[in-house]
Amino acid sequence: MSTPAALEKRRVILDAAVRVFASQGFHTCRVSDIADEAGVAYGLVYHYFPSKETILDTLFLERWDVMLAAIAETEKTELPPREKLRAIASFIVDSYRHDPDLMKVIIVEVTRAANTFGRTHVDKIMQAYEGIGRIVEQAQKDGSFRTEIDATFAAQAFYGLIEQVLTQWIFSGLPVSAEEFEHVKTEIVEMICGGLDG
Amino acid sequence: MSTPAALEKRRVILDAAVRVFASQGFHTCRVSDIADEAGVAYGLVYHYFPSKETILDTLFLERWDVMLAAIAETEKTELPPREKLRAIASFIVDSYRHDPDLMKVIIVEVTRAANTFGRTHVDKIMQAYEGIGRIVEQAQKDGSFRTEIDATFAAQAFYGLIEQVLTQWIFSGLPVSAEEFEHVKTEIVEMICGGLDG
DNA sequence: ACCTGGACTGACTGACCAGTCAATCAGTAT
DNA sequence: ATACTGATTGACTGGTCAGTCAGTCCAGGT
Repeated sequence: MSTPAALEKRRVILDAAVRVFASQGFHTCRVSDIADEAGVAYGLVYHYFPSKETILDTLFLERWDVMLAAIAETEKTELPPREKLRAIASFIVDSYRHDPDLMKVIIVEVTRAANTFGRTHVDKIMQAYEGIGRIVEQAQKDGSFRTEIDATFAAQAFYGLIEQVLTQWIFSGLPVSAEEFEHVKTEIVEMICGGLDG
Repeated sequence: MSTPAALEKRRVILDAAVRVFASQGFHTCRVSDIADEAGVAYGLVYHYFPSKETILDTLFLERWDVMLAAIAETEKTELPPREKLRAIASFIVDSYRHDPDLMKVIIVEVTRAANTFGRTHVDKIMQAYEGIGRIVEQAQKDGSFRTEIDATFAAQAFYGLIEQVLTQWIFSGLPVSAEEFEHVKTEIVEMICGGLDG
């Protein structure tokens, strides 16, 4: 369990699971599909993980903790509010850019299952909202943002828009160009901060 | 199949399915749960529906068609753009208000899971975006909305925000007050049209 | 009275699959 | 060499569940 070689096998299984979950879905795939994809015996999966669900949990928590750290990091900076939001939007968009399969699994499989699975996930998801909400709240205090809109609500709008964009990409199945990634980051911030009014 | 009594039984099964899907999830529940909830023999479910999935499809299509009609109706009116968006937001929020279980099923099991199912659903979902997009586009043409933001993108933001709000309610499991329903409608429009800038 | 066809029943089947476990293998310490 | 430890294997088990089907019930027609 603790030798480098063993940890590497664990990773191989996790990476294979990402590919399998992304292409077949968590409920539809078999554990043997993961083992096959990883080039590993069926039983070895259970040597490293107590259950199929734990594999999904692990993938989600691993990635989400990185995101929470990125949000916390952004909160600490002295950037203007708009730039803070841009940094977070960038991080999430780039996460998709770097590993679309993993983001697909997290968005499609965890969000959907969040009501059935343990409350841990809902809490984690909430923590992201709260971080964004605090950024908006502070911007309202220093006068950068108007106070008519509830900060928590704004955080929902911001995160909801990003998730919607990723969902769109996921379901379209089309590759996204480098320019489009960058353009969307700008559009997200412009939409949330500037609104539609002419 | 065509007598009034028979159609009513079909409805009883559909309504029971909404409750069961909402509380247990589509993948987790058994067909026997639906039959029990409907107070009907197991086999009768298969008399009216060829498969478990068809029941979910039926529920989704029934409701989504009503929503598409509502969007089309709004498009035709002479209301100012802001009011058109408000009408659509109202319709969706009120759909949740009237039958939260059904909206939960549609959002959690279909909208957010559209990749695993047939392409029909993706098309239907897109049609909603397109309708909203056309409203934004026209508002940009007559100068009510600025043209810096892509209309399709704005439609995504608008729909994404609404879905996010409903998702929040769904996962919280808490009842929502009449005031809150109304307040949210205003906040949605204010957020999308006015933005956060002070 | 009998016939017909749709509504309705629920026991049963066949397939599927998560998770187990007894056995084998490979590295390393003694 | 020997013994120990953890990695690795894959056949097997037990349970679950979607969908089937052989048959009953009933209403309305003849």
